[in-house]
Amino acid sequence: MAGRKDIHNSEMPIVCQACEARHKGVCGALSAEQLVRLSKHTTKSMHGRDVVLTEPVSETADTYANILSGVVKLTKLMPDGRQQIVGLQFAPDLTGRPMAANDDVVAEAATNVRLCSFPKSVLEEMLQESPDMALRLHRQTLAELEEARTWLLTLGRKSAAEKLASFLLLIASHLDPEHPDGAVIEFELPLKRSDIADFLGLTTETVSRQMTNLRKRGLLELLDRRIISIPDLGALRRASEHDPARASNSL
Amino acid sequence: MAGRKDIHNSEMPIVCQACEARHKGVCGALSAEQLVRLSKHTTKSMHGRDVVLTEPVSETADTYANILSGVVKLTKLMPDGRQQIVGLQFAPDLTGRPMAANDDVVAEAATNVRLCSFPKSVLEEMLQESPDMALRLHRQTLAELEEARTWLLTLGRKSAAEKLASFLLLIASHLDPEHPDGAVIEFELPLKRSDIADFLGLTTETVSRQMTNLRKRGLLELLDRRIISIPDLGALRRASEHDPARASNSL
DNA sequence: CGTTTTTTTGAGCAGGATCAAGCAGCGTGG
DNA sequence: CCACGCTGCTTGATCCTGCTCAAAAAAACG
Repeated sequence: MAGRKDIHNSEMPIVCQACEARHKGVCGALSAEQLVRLSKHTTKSMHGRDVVLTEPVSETADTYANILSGVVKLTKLMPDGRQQIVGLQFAPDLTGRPMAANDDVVAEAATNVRLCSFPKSVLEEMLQESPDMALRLHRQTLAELEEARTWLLTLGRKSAAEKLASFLLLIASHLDPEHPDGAVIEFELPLKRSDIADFLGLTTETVSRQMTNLRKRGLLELLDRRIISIPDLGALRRASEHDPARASNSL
Repeated sequence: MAGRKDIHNSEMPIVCQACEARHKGVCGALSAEQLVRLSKHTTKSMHGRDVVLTEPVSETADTYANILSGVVKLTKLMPDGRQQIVGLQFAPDLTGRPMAANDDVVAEAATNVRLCSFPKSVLEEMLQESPDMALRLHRQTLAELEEARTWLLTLGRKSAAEKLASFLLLIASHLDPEHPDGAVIEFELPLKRSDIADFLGLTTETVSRQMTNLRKRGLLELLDRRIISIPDLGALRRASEHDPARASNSL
């Protein structure tokens, strides 16, 4: 039994055995042989909060990376210092944009982040071989596009309170995708207030005020500054697209 | 000579011969044989302003389509009627999102639009055969993602005047991609004021006011309500990321 | 503990929304 | 041909949400 197991395991690189990216991530499309080949060039790494993971344009670091744990924020910034977070990435997303032309976006660790990185060239080679992997990549890109567009609606048309509610729903849905609307959900915010502000197109002051606003309306509880509990996801969802202030005739 | 030409043309479907999508669009990846096969199921159509081209989710219309001319707007809307344009598509973009899961976006003709449509199944079959076509599609998706993220910065962090300047730049760059910064550029706006407002997260009144604002600052001229002339694209670009009101120390 | 960073709270201001007219272009029908 | 209604655009007056500026409280860190 042990023997058989050894043989089985020998087909799969040790580094990949417990990796989430092998199931839901892009690596899931690879054969055992391909995984071995890829793993030869693989390095795992850990990065602290606010570490820059990829520079814009230049792409000096010639690597892609799977996110093993933690949250990565993608930010754009203007010459005068204003900045906007344009996307968040969670495990097991792939960071580094294969085939992207010029994405002037900076990727930073929002929390502590563990990465599994490998050279561009190796991954691109595998993409040639495996249409399935290319498809997974395309799907991730489409999912990111869909999220970005949802966020356009949020930034363009929602009030501050609705924005914050939308943000909390986004985080909750990523940290616990299958969570039922009914049950209480509790989690740690992966972003600090100023990051949330940069994500919502607000100031930290407004984020703080709206946080107490939602708390007073009974939509959430603050156990710690960072740890929140949401008693009713459905109610929060309603709050994310309905502003009591401008509550007109819409039922 | 005529004979030779006939043979040559017979390799390529007549409907495709003058089509822009064959060069810059996804069809450019197809062989003559594939073009013939695709063209068998192809129908060209014309749609007037504000016609809905695709319903959300349902995707009842089981077709994709290349845009031959005109501008298509992609809008999201909220239960209470607020709406946001989350993307614009120009020739020779492909509309209909192959492989997209659930994109609750409505595609409407912003101007008169000419389409070249074909059944989903045929295109998806071709995608299997032609990795090059799949790659082109992926690149279009990445380009749309990049645009969406640029727009997140615009919606989240720019003033009304900067937003309008950004919009005009976007239109100009799509209608005349290679236009030099120095030369005067003149074009017809493909969107009416209320559409521009929905694209910028503003009201029509504010769009109108900012239009006169930019005009008074000499950044544009209004020949007709719809036809504008921009004397200096560079100046407009500067105005798109620098607000004179909050002009601080940033040189 | 002192120092720095993060978060909250308060007072006043302003950019853009809202509400309300007025105007210009345009197709329709008398 | 012009009165009429319709839609799209502009302009004005007023209001309110979220920003700015300022300061203090609460954590985080060495």
